[in-house]
Amino acid sequence: MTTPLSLNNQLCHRFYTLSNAFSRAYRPLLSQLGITYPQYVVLMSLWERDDVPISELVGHTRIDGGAMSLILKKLEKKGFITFSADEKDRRIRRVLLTPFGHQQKARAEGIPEQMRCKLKNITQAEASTLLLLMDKLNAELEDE
Amino acid sequence: MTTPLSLNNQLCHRFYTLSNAFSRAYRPLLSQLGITYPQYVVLMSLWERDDVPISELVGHTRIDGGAMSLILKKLEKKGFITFSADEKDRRIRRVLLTPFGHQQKARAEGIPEQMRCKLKNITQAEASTLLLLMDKLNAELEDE
DNA sequence: TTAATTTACTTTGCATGCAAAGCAAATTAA
DNA sequence: TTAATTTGCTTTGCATGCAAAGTAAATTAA
Repeated sequence: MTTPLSLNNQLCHRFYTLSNAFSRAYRPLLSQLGITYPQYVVLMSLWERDDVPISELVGHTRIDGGAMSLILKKLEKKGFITFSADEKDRRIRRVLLTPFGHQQKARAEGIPEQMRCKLKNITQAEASTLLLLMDKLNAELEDE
Repeated sequence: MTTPLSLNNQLCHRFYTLSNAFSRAYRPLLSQLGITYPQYVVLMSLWERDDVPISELVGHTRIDGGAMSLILKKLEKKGFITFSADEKDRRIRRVLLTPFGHQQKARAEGIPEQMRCKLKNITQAEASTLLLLMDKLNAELEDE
């Protein structure tokens, strides 16, 4: 049996490593769109459904609220999004895709496939297993 | 079938989310030692084997070299480590644990168990499956 | 209604992750 | 040997992740 403190036996270090590896792997694909991975996550959420309060984006993407403010500011500056004030509750800012922001979805549509190409040897079954187990892990870590 | 761009079907977003979740989960445990998660990773590596060149730490922990410089500087300031110059190659700085740094290993030894408590419902088999699949993913993303 | 509290965000400060530039020592090439 | 290149690390600049403080608007309490 190995030491409990051994790096090689810990899940957390795998997640640390793989999260960074994915971010690196996406970088060349996303640079064509001029965005970073977290910005891509926000856009994916908006391409599914836009004209949403910032709080909904935070919930769906799991990106921290403070970070979200800065990310949205950059996406606005790059022309992907605009804001509108909620008429009923003026504390709420709604996020909208611009026409340009909508157009970029078409350019991004090839990205998932390109990423799958980088993971040729991962079977669909393995990916499903991973999704399932990670959702379970997530649920465990959430409610604390 | 769901859109390829859907956030809910992508592995990458799970890793992003879980890596952050683990980091958050460790924070209260590590605050007693006065360190962050990446600093903990470096210390775990050193507790396994110290008096190593910085390059070896970078390789073992997978922490970026630039970040490593800053992390080591902080661990030095906190009294965990010191440096020594390699006598044969003066470009190399070797990292050593201080007596204090060694002592802290005992305090850290309970951390893995505390973390497992936060993951009660994950079986040993599931953890093993995850480790295996993540190593496979890592190998895929590495050689690019 | 007025004060206290809550809610939705933004701002700030600190710690990375990472690309890129810089530096000094070691190694190669000419 | 001297110049060019490589290697091991540090520094810098930009983009988060996150805790904490700050702000304005909405809701509750008194």
